[in-house]
Amino acid sequence: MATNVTERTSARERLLAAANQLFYAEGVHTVGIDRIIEHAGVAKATLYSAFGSKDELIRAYLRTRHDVRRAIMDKRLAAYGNPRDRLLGVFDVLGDTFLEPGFHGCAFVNASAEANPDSPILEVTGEYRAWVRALFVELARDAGAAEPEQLAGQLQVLYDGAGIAARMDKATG
Amino acid sequence: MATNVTERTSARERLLAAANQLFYAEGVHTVGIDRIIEHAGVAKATLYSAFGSKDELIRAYLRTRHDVRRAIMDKRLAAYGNPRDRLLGVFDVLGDTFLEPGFHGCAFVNASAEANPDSPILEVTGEYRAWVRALFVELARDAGAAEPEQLAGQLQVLYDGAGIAARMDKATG
DNA sequence: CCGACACTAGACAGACCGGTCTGGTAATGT
DNA sequence: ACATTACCAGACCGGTCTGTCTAGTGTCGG
Repeated sequence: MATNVTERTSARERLLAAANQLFYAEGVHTVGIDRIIEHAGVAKATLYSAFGSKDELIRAYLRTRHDVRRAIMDKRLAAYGNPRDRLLGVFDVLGDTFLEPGFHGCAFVNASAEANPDSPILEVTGEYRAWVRALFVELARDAGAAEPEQLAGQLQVLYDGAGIAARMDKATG
Repeated sequence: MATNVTERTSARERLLAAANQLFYAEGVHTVGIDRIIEHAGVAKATLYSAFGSKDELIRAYLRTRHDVRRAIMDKRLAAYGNPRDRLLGVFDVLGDTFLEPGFHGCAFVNASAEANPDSPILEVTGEYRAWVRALFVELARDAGAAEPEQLAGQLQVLYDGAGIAARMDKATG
């Protein structure tokens, strides 16, 4: 098939892009399906054949965001020369994301605040948190911390708190 | 009128109690008006004559919660003997609230995550954050901190981060 | 007794929700 | 030439949302 070098973005990708934009900016509960498909220029049936339900679209949106953040973090951290700088560098990366235009807090904190206690969305937010935690543990261990698990927990508190402050106080922290 | 010593709770109070319970546990956006009035045992018209709109009910719910937290904090902090213990005591009080049954994170963080960017709800959540900030500044100053404003900002990051971790990780931090 | 008031019960309106379904179009592989 | 696939446009469904309105009840002070 003569797929161009730059293949036209598929409906699925456009849907994910629209979800990433609207869900993140206004909340997964506030934004309706109609807004998403209108923004993506996609038929409603296409959305439901691709994702099955709104909840699954939300999960896919969060997973995509998770993947992007992980890729950015890995790439940026690789530039640091020693383990200690790499550990502290997490907060450099975090601080830079606060400065991005349209920053609206941690997507996973926001989504979990909107979700019902038994929502399948919490599974994805939990995976993100587990990744952050594991990242801190690994970096703390590499940096020679006496108790990496404990330090990781403390760093995650700083990580979360900085995100909340950045969203609610609009300060750079 | 022979109001008993224990006056029967007014419709307004029952509505606020129901709002406090349902909004906090499940989110202000998820819980509908019908659930509130059913739980309060109150007619819908009474709610709208007392509060005017759902947004105003949400604001009243948050203001009530703010008042309660402020009262608890003031009372508990008064028990500490010196300024430094009083400053650190904020986190003792915070930690105790995490252990209360039905704890579901900071109501103001949650509500602001659900709100539209121009929602009148953000006004009330902002007032709460300003109070927390002012409390930390005052206590830091009394404790003789070199830069009370800066320290207060750092302590608020810990305050927020601990709340997020307590909700999302169900850990006592 | 009477008017004012606070309240209850519930129908109702109008908008919007997530989700399904039909019908049509264009490109594909065989 | 044909079937398949992927997609779009939009009507449609049942349900839920906030908010209004009507009608009736009980309780109070004067």
